[in-house]
Amino acid sequence: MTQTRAHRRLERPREQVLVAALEMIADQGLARVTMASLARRLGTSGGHLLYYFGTRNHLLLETLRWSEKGFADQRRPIVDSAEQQRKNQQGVEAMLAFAKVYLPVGDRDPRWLLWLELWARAPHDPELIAAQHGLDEEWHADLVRLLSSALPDLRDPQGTSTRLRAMWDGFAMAIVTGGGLATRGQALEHTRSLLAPQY
Amino acid sequence: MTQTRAHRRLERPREQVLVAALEMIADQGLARVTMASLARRLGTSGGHLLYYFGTRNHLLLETLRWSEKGFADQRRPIVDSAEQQRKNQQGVEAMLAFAKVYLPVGDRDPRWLLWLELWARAPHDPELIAAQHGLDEEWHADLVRLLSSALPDLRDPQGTSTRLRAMWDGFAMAIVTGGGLATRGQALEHTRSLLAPQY
DNA sequence: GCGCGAAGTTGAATGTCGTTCAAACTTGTA
DNA sequence: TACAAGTTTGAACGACATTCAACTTCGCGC
Repeated sequence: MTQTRAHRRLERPREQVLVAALEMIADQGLARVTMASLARRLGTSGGHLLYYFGTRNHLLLETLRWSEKGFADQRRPIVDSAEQQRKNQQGVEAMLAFAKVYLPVGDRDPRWLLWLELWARAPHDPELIAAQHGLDEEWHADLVRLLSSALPDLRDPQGTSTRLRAMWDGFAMAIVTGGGLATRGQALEHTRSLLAPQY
Repeated sequence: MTQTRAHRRLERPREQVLVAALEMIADQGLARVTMASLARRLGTSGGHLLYYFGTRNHLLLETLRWSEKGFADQRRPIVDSAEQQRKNQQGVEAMLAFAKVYLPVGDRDPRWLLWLELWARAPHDPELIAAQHGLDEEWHADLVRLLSSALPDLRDPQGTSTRLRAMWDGFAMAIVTGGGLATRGQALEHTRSLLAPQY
């Protein structure tokens, strides 16, 4: 099969490209990841990358998707373990563990730099909007499951998930744009506050 | 004075450029606002715009600043009126009025399209980071004043302001990237929920 | 082995940008 | 009226993403 042959030789190199892209984004910023520079780093040509990915935007979107796949694997055990416990004494702690996966590791977090780029380009672009929805939806589904089991007294898990993710997105942006506007630690503390408000 | 003469002839045309930029952003998107197309619309040349604004990024940043100035005028009466009332029965309503100024009017809101662009470009760029901080700080200061007077029982106005703005940023992004991921009305309802949580 | 079609790969060409800059043009003023 | 300072233009430049025609490699049936 042509498909088989193509894919046999493709899978690994494809990952190599995505890994290299993430690394370059992390230490040089998105703007400096050009077709030419990325190709040079991989010992190939810019035209070749476009042969596989079609456009630079597709390549970056693939990179984000691949990155997100890894984070899906990280959050799943948190959700699963919360669902298996009957009495959940550590509900808020499970939430914080989930938040730690969601939030950027620091400024320069390549995954979040890609998110900011996606947000900026998505308006007026149906394909990017759809991609954004898809990725968001996965987080939402898992977060609702976690909220339902970790904090079963919560009135509206759906709405709380939406509020939490909106706030996390805001903090993630602040963390990743840098300048100390917000830190990961502060974002986690604010998560605690939002979940256990006392006026 | 050279300065005087230059500015006498500059003030109005400068505003015309910013208005035209906002209009073009609203109906064509940021990417299609090029030096050449913006200049053509204004009956001038691309080189001329750069003579005044230095770079495209500066022009866009000026546009955002000028846009924000208008919104500062809109939120001030809300804060002032809340501070003048002793007993604040309508505390939450004042907050929603403030949120209505903060949030985008719809997708295509040019101010928020500029914010998304700023977020995407700010990492690795000290000047943009500083600009972002400055604008954020103004919203924060007014919001803390409003929270202190509109909801005086609130334990931590500073922290609540930070959480609210983070959430609003997240919703604003979702509204402006479009596709119905979030609406202005939903964002306002979530604001109500965050301020008056009941588990 | 051999040949042949399909897939992979390259780098030069193309078009669109933002930006630079030397030249031409205005304006205020002495 | 002349001159210096400020303004305006558009051609030229460099950096891009993207296209594409040519070339190479690969897999497979004979």
